[in-house]
Amino acid sequence: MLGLLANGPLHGYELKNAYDGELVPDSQVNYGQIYTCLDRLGKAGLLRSSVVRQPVRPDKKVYELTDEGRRELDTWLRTPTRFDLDLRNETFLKLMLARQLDAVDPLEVIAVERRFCLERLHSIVEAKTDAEAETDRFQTMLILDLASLRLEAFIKWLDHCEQVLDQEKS
Amino acid sequence: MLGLLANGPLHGYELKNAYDGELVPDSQVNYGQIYTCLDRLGKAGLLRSSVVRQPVRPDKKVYELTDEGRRELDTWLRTPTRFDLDLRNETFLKLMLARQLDAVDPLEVIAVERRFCLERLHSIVEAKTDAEAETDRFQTMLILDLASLRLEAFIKWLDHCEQVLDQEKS
DNA sequence: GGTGCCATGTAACGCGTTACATGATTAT
DNA sequence: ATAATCATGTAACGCGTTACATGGCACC
Repeated sequence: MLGLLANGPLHGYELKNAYDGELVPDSQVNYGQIYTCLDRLGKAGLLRSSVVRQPVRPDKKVYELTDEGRRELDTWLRTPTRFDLDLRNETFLKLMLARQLDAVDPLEVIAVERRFCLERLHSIVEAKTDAEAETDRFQTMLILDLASLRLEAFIKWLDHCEQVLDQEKS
Repeated sequence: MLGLLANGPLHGYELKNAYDGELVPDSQVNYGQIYTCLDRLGKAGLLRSSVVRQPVRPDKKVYELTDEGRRELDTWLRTPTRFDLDLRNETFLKLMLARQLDAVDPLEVIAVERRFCLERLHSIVEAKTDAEAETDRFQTMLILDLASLRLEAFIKWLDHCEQVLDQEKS
């Protein structure tokens, strides 16, 4: 939100459209979330709003950054994104539980996950060729590139888990 | 929760300890979450509870899977984990906003993120050597392996973003 | 007398998701 | 007529996080 407001004041409706159209590919945020979020940011002192009367169209509420909001945005942009160890990774949990339960073979869990990942990878490659034609292709491509790199890494991890479990067995 | 109960009934306290000790490395779940979760699972019909009176120690409430709970667990274990496109990836948002804002150089954003990732990668390697001594080293190692693969993939993506942004500039 | 283990919970708060409510204008 | 666009919100629900509340026993 702060980032979208940095180039000038906007009202909720425009923010929603800017968010969906320019920033996040394929998104359709609910207005409710936009307005509650703007409310919170206002209470936090990061932006201020003013009502603009329009004779013909409905009145609108224009939001603009405060100095504090501008600072907050700036430090956010300059601060590295935190990286969480994925301690409760769902596949990991399945693997651990299958291992100690012997109702389901952990190697079967891995096989299913890998099959699914490969399918996803395939559909992402397709999505990439489709995306060539789109208007927001820049964003879409980067997101799809990220997704395929993540999938490849995950498949590598599954392979590794398979090895480890095999060793453990013998 | 269902997985932990599959080998036999447990009460909340034991579940918490099993979760923290055997399943998720380094976790310290709040009891509150355990009990509210058990409540929800009970309402969903996946488990049932019975109070066991203990003369000396405080009474305890033992939870066990229902048939439906057992089925649910089984299908969960056999179903591939969903994979989300990370449409609102924080670094991606920073990059897109920096690109259109010209207050912060997107290449600088990438540089900061990469530096941070490399540091994290380094600390994970350290954590791995430390983990050799631990009791739950099996779990910890796999989680750390996942983390380092994820980080490497992310760094690759950052490199790729850099290239794309460079091309766009010229 | 204090620390730690055994054992169960409630309450408050944040935030995301979904659905619902309202009402005017403009284009087909 | 009716669908789309402009414009703003509220309400309900789920779930995670943190903090708080209670009370007995065992061990040092």
